[in-house]
Amino acid sequence: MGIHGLSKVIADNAPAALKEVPIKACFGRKVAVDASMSIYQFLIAVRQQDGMQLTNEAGETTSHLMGMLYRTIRMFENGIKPVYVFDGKPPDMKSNELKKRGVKREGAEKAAAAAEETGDTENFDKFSRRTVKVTKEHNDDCKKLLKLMGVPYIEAPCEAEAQCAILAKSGKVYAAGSEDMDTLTFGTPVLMRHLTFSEARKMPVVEIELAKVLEGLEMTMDQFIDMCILLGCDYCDSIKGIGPTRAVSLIKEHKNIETILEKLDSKKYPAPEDWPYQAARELFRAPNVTKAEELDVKWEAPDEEGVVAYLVGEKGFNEDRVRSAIQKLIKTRTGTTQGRLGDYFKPVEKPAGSTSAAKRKMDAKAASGSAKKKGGSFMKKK
DNA sequence: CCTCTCACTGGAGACGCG
DNA sequence: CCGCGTCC
DNA sequence: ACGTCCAGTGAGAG
Repeated sequence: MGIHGLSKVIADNAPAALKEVPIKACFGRKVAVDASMSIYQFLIAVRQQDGMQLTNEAGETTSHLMGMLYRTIRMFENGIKPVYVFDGKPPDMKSNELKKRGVKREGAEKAAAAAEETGDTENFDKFSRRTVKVTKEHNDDCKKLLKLMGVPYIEAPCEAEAQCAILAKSGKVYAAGSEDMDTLTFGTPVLMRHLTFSEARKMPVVEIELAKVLEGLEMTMDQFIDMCILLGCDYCDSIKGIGPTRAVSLIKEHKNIETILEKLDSKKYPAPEDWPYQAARELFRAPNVTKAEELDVKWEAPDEEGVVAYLVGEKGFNEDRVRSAIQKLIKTRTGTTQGRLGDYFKPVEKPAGSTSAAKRKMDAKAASGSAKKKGGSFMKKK
């Protein structure tokens, strides 16, 4: 669930931290991506008309492999080298949150089963998407595919987002590529959003720079973490009646949650009972991660025959499609390491030249520029 | 009237053809 | 440049 | 053996 409302807080209070980056300027960048989150999205989205996932003849789901294969290749075509990070064991503090989600999913499972029985495809589709769960098999399938593709992956001991942040902090990758704002709370210096579908949807990549977030909010990192806890994180409740506006001003005035609890009118804004905000804070400050020095992150040549044997032989993919996909990977991969290594740390944003690609980018940018900037409204979710 | 919170909802991938 | 069906 | 996250809506409190 990330940090509740953080993206709006940043947009309102630290706009300078946000930068729209043409996808071209991302060429050569290495990025850490939360694998489980990607798989989850594929399992939800990659379906056929009847709401069923794609499967091979044996009935094994293939939606996640399809998504992983093509999205990864698309990133490579743009010169972006992903390293996938898999979740480990969730922290104990998350168990309350997880229990809530489990109960919800059970309800959805029942509703989906009922809809299936009565032949209500619309409702079956709707509810079955809410029953999606990434299993060990899904993860293992994707690890096998990535290995064959020559794309590195890491198994995090705990939260993938925290591991992504460490990789970026250490310089092993340029940024964490995620939609999940708590990657910033875990301390990634740069967060890249809308990375995966920027080309397909003409949505610009947005970079969020942590240093500028802190500058704009006039907070230290510790104050920022406390603010995130007040906004609402996965690890503990927040104070009822304190939303984005009050969270920002309370931290600015009192600097930390301890002082806020002293000064705040506890009749009006009672803190949750047995509120483990200090433990949550500790999870953000010092998360359980593997040290970056111990990790080996290398992109290798894809094993075309291996990929074909797996996807075509075992999973029923179309051979021509798989081979041409791998060819794209091989072509862009060698192109990347040969020519472009030089400009890989310069994020320069420039007006762009005269290529058709550049022109398309500018059009997309202009369109999105007029459609957005609408900062007044209030948005809420659950 | 304005500001804010909360609850509920829907939609979400990538490709290629016409 | 789209809308929409197909991928497995 | 878990797991989203945004954006739009409306109701209600202060």
